[in-house]
Amino acid sequence: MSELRSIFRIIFRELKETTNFDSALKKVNLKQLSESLGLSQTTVSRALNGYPEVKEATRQKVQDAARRMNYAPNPGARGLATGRSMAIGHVIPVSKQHEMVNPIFGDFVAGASQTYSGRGYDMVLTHVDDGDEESVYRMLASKGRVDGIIVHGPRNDDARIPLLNSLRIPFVVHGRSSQSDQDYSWVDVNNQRSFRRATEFLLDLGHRRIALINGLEDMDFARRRRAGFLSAFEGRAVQPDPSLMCSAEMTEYYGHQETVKMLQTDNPPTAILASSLISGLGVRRAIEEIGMTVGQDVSVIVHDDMLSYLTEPKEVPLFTATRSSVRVAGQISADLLMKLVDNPTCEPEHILLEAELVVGRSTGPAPR
Amino acid sequence: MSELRSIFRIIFRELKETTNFDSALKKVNLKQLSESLGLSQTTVSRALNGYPEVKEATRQKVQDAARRMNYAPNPGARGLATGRSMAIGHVIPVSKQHEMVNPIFGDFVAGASQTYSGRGYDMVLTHVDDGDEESVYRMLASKGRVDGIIVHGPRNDDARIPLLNSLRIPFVVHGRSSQSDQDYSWVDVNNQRSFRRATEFLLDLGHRRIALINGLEDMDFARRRRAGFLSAFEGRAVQPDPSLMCSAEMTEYYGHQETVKMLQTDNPPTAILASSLISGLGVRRAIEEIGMTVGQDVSVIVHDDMLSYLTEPKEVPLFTATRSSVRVAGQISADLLMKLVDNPTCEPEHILLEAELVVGRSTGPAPR
DNA sequence: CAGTTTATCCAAAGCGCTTTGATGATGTTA
DNA sequence: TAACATCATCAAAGCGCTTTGGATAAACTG
Repeated sequence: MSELRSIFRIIFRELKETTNFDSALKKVNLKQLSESLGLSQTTVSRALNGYPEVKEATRQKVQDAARRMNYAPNPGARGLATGRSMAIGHVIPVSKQHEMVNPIFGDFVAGASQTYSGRGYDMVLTHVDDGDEESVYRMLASKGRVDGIIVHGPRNDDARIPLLNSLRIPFVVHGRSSQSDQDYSWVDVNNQRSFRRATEFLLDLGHRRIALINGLEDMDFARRRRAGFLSAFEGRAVQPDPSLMCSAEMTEYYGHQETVKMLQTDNPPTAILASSLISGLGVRRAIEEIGMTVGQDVSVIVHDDMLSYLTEPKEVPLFTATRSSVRVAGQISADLLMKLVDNPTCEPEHILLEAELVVGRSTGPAPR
Repeated sequence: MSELRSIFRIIFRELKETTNFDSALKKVNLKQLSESLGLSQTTVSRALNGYPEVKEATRQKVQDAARRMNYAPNPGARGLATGRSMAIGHVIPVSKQHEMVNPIFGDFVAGASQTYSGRGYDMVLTHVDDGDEESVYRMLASKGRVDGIIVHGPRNDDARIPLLNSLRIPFVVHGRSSQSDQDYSWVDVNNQRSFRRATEFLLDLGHRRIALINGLEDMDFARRRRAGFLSAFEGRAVQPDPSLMCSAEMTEYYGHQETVKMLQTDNPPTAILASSLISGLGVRRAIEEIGMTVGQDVSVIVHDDMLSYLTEPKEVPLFTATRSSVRVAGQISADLLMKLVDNPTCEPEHILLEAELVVGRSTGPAPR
């Protein structure tokens, strides 16, 4: 009896699979599709790709059949024929020393992805160790895998830029590489200005001992932030204290560690500028651990990339912050790259996004 | 004089570019390479792909020339000829309602990427809105774009699983989909057991009012965690309080919000279990804000995915945590998928990773 | 009605690679 | 020396698509 039932089950399952087989699995190619329609491959291809030289009625018939038979062109073959792969490469460097994955990355990519999917592009992701970058870029650029590249995490005088320029493949850098003598397209936040403004804001509140807990300064953005920080002091003719400037990985833990160090000195800072919301969380923890109050005893400003899982309430955020959505940056970078891909002769373009200075509850007048 | 110098500069630059042109830009295909060697395409292809029927001396010559002339096979063409794309698709769902990018994602992908690059595979990333999943998967599966797929963020009874099964394409799910009647390969953390253990640990410490600040429970992992949580109570014949269980997005902000709510009631929890380190940070903030001490007045356990930018010190971590590296999970998932791709007939495999319970400073005996 | 467009459709070439089935060249055996 | 493996190489077919350069029929012109 139970045997019978299990036999039924098997039959049922097979039935189901057969059904699925017809409706979903069966993969047709252009040739089969066109034969089934009694048309040539040419006509079918044109009908599907919106060319004008095919009768509207025919186009309808073709499109219906394509949907019904589950036709989807093979991207490889199409790429071969058109010379375009309809894919964009994102290459993110993974440094062996501190093997941290940039938290920025997820949101940036989500933004870019949105642009791509609207245009029918795919995203090809490659992580690459510091050393073997060249080969990876070559591989990608080898006309065929991708039509364009987005460069993540540029460092000072980054070797990838001349390389990509010489490979003649469209690319957009997210961020900038300081002293590169070559021109290239980039999308960046105005790190210098936003940190200058943030610092000025603190100076205006009467703070003089302001600390900078920066990201690692072999990254370009970190340098610029420091430059902005320093230029604010210079503008006010105030001397910054070098012992209040450090650069560490932007983790909660290091933010905490550096803050503790600084607050335990004889002459602690009254304000701290942190290069990320994450390290800012560590800064706050350290302050509170010591029994001080954020925004009262110590003011804190962070840079907020608006990572989606670190949302701040709209009305009165916890942190006063220089704010700029990295997700939007991803979208914009992708848009720019698409433009370059469509029109490879056009000149490199530079997009400088301004960060807002959003005042939250973590800043107040300097204690006296 | 300065004019002369600038002319020299221009000449020099052009020279440099010309050199680059030869060494980097010039893209050769198999035909050109083989002609320059006086060999047939067949032989060259075989030499490069390690086939035995070519003389070792010839192979050397070919390999040298390939390197020198900067030859790299066109992946599209190769894919056409071999029927394999040497690419793996990662599809991550983006829900329109709460458009949060899963922070897990960056690290998971970094782990997987490591596996791929060792095997010569690329990673094709697609973000897809909840609705149009089917078409995206079909597109990808359309033999050609990718050889296999990794499914992220499975929900309860996820429709993607029967779909992919019927498409007959190898895939691995990161996580599980509860009541799916189909078999499929997955890699998951033993969420149930780890949350059961964590809860038992708290019960052992004398806690009775234990809160669970879970992730959104349309995600499978969140359900399992709750099940583990409840089973620990059941095992000890203790009644859990439903008002102490909530499920929210796993952000710092929501962790804080929920904790504040709970601590302000008449009968607050003495311990809190948080589904992520990020929401755990919010939990801690709330506790300290109220003037209580973590690990003393309120114990906290979090689940720690070991995200690289949320590292905890090795010796005595801040948080007692159920710990399991999502990066390693990425690597393992990719390994499994590679195996399935190489051998499509093999049965679905299930890998259940155990999380360690690491004791840190955030837990202590229940206050009395 | 011949001549010329115009509207539809098609055959075949070609994108760059792998792979099958042959072809010489070389060495081995009877 | 004929017969036969063995080794190293090659020509050509084919993967699935786009696109060029017709071809055919219908419509329009004068």
